[in-house]
Amino acid sequence: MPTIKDVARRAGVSIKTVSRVVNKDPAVRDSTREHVERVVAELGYTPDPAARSMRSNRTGVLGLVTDMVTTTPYSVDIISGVQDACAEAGMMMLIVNTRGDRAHTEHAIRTLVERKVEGIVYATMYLRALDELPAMGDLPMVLVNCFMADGSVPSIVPDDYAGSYAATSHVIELGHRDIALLSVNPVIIAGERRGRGFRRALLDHGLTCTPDRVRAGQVFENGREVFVAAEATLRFLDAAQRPTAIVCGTDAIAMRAYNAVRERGLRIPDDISIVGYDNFVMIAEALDPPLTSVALPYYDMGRTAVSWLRRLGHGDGLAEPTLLMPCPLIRRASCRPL
Amino acid sequence: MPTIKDVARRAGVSIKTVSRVVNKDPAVRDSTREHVERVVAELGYTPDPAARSMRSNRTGVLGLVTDMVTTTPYSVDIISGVQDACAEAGMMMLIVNTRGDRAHTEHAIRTLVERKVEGIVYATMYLRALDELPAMGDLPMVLVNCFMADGSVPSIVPDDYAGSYAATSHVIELGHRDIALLSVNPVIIAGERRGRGFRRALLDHGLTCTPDRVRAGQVFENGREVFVAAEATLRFLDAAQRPTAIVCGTDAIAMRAYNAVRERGLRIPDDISIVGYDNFVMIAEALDPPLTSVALPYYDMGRTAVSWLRRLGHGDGLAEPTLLMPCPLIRRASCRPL
DNA sequence: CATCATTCTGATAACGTTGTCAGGCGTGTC
DNA sequence: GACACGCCTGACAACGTTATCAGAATGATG
Repeated sequence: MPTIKDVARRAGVSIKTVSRVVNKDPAVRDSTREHVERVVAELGYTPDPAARSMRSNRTGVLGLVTDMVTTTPYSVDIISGVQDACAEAGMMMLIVNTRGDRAHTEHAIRTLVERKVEGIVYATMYLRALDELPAMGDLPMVLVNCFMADGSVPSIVPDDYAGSYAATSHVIELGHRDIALLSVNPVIIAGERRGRGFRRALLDHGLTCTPDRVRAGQVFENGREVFVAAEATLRFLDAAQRPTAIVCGTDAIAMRAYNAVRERGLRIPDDISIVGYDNFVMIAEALDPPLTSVALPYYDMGRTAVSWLRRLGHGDGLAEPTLLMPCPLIRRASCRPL
Repeated sequence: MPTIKDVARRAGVSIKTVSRVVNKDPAVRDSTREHVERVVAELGYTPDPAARSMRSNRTGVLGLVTDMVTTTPYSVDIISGVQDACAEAGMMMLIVNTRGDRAHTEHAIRTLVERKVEGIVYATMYLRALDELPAMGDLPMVLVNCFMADGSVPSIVPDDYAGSYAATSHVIELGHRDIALLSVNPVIIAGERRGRGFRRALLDHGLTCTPDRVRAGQVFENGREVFVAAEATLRFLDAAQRPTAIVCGTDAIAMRAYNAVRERGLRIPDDISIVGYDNFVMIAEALDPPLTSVALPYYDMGRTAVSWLRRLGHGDGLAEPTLLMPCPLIRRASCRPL
């Protein structure tokens, strides 16, 4: 590996001049710059990041802390988004998994601070509210898919309320009047927001939301999530008057609703329309008929987080302390006009 | 941030002694060591990785290069495995995504080499054979889910042949004699291996494998994968004598087979047994009935890769240049005795 | 041609660590 | 008491870069 000295010697200039050229300092005569650049290319010189960072305290590295994001297929796009944005900015990404527990998280952040990352993206698997964050000096930080209750840290989350509102409105506009909700566990914040979007859409369109039209599709039972979507769907179907459409809290729930609908010998979308949430293509496209679903903009959330971090790193402020990312409705074949 | 000098001054020793204590050099008197350690804890000193790596050329960082692993839910466990193993070894993981193209890959590896990672894990989304690898000096490297045709680089891949053999044998042992294969595109290496395992299991159990019992569940069509599993299944079902079991190349294919079976008004597993591959729990557990499937040991592959890398980094050799990881059969409810 | 401002360049000192090597200090031996 | 030996410690250089600041080269002006 050639060093800056080798380049300087070969080019017949001082190391400082080489440093200037490499760092695009304009105070170098054009002829000198070109000459040095040629030698740099010739020798294949690249500055040593360790030495550079020791002097300048800039490492060109961002940290990504996740609770379990890598262990679930859902939100893995966050990683891709962060990764791609880093690459475009000539930066790298150091990733740490915390398994959601406090000790791991503190250790992870400490390690990243020691390694002098220039900023941290903190991403969670489920949308959740954070009570407190480990100390980390004045390092810029952006939260993805989570937020501080007091709004003290910039945060990027999907607009579950609006997404659910749009999905429900879509079904209403198709002519449906009797619509059921198969909700995510409302303990989960996303579940609560999606539920709210559903209800609001109903109200805004002059429909009423009766309690018997809302059932949980999954619940927590001794620490584990269990799906009860199939049973819940059967109860919808067996009711005196059965709904003509079901809005589902997730695609996984929707998949189970499909099973139940078929068990009763009914057809989708002829007898009943179904909408999902998450746009988990692996499921949505494999279902028969393909599932209309609301997409989570995870990739863009990751990208945006990096761009925010870079802005913060330059000392610039942010227009919005927290951003609600729109969740587009992806129309497939599981809904039809009534 | 306190430096080694601060510790030395406060402890009344030289910086070298502090360095020795921090690096667990045994040539320090116990009383000195304890004293220095106390001061280190007091000041909260941690060595600067940049300075350390500049001197010693060791960074404590491993690189993970993936083609699209982060963009697919399947193999994301590789990341988790690598990550956890790194954390346990006190190392960190620098991750780069190449989108599968050559230029990105070269750039990624070059960047990692410049950053002085101590080894590289190169992981791909689909099992594939690599023709050549970008130059990277003498940096240790381990391939995951891919391999060099000439075996020149240590590699860890799932044993698709044995996995498929086991799945097929399972069905045979359940009494099935007329078994069909809904294969992954055989252009994909995993498809070829799984197909081979299927056929071998049949032969080993004294059954014959007729061409009309093998159909592709997915094909490449102008650059994109398209699923034809549903149609293929219908043709199996509509044959003069219909098979009593179907071995599927992937869970995604199996899910479409479910759809087709239901379309014909048949029941799983009563009328027909089905096995999947990938053990993609999100699908396998959501199907009705839950799908028996072969698991891919991605997490362990990631872990093993790191342990190999560390061994290589210490100059130790490897027992096996390439490792076939067993794929355990996960039994659920989609198969039953005939 | 002298002067001065302007533009460009280089010597040298950091940054925080580890490696080299010399040396201090006990202890045991003759 | 002199000496050798082993154990422990410290002064200083080195790693490859950037920052400081002085100074050289250039060009403009009187």
